[in-house]
Amino acid sequence: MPSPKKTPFAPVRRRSMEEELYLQMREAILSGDIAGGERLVQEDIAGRFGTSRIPVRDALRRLEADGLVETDARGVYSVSRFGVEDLKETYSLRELLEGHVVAHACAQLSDQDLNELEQLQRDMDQAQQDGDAEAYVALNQRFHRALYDAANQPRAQKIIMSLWLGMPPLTPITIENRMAESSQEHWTILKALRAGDAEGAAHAMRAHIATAGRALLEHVGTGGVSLR
Amino acid sequence: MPSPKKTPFAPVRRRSMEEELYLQMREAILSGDIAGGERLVQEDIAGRFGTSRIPVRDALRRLEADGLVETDARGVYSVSRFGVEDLKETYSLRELLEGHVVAHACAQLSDQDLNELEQLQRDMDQAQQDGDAEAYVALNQRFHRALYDAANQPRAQKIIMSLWLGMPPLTPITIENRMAESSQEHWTILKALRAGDAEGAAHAMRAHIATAGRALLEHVGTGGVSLR
DNA sequence: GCATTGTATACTGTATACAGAAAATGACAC
DNA sequence: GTGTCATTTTCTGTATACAGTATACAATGC
Repeated sequence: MPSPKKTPFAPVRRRSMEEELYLQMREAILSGDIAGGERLVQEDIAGRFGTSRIPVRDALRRLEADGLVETDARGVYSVSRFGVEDLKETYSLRELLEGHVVAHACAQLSDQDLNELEQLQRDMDQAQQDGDAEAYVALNQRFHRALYDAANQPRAQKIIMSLWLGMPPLTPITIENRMAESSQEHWTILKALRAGDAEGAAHAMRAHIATAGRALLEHVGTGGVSLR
Repeated sequence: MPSPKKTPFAPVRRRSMEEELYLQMREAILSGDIAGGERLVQEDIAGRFGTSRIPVRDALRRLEADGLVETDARGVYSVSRFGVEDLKETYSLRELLEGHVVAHACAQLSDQDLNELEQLQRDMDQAQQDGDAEAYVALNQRFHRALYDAANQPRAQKIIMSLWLGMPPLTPITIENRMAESSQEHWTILKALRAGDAEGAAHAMRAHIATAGRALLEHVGTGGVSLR
């Protein structure tokens, strides 16, 4: 009998124009292709993408809810700036929330889940040895996300995701120098989870994120990257 | 010299149709006038308010971002349900975040600010003695908000506000029996802030919210109110 | 009876068109 | 040069109209 878990075709949501615009503009903002403070005129964008203003407006409003875009009193849209203070706040909130969620995940994780997380981590160890930073970053995301998925705290997870998304993608810049350290921290978290030590896992996660944040700040401080 | 912090007139944005609809629908959902699960058809609502579908759509999308409204795969909107689990998660996040923000506020608060907060609290004490629950609730909101305003943590504050708004307005139901207790908790927080004890203030705030949450849960558990 | 296919309906997404408000421009007086 | 006022431009918000897709239901074949 074939595995009942996987259907041959995954259900797919039609991707609307608005969705397409949202994703592309988000990417452009986060990557820095559009500079902070730059004005976003609906008609211009619509023309550039060959659509009408309506889906552009929808996308802009969603970006506004994400905090990536602002509007002035008149309603004119522009890209939000992101400075060192924003970076600090984002990381301190991530520390708080991701620690909290991991503690909740602890009780929910099955042995099966833990095995999968450990496998992910072993793959990361491999990527680290290969010096494959790109693969490492991707796996790292999957690791964190899988962990939070298990916690069954939808609001917290949504907030965490929005914190991730609100920040320029700086992680790849510093992760290169931190792969070994990062992996060690992950193993500390996993060990606590395996032992059923929720508070220990939360503590390890907070430390993990704090360390990553400090590395980033230092990098930014020394002019390694510019924010928005 | 008057306090330079407060401008005499707050900048005001023209209230668009969308804003109006957003506020009214939010109110209707939070108050329970529209039941959880109920379908929200754009054209119906537009007809009821005498507008076209566009501002209705805008308002629905914003409510969706707030988590008050959901859409299925087809795009049909309906009111999100809010159960005991949601209540628990909301309160545990409030505990976490509001504690965090208070700790940050501690360093920022001027003597002037503290005086104002204490005055607010004295007004609440008065409302309590008068048995004026309505005034108490209003002052209580101002107290918390003023405190968080001082922290200068815009992201955290936004998240806290969205947690407040995502919940049916249950506070007034339980506050009546808790005014004295609540005031005492507030004074504990204020005392810690006055002493510059950030961690103590955070701890007191967490305890304050945890207590309020427990009271609510108990009330809900005994069938005192229905959620959505 | 049941399964399958056609057809109407009920929604939303998007395009186009218009209205209105703020900002930019330019003419003019001093 | 500087300030004031009228005019144009620029930009968004909203209305209307159309297109497309998923559901419900009736019609058809077996």
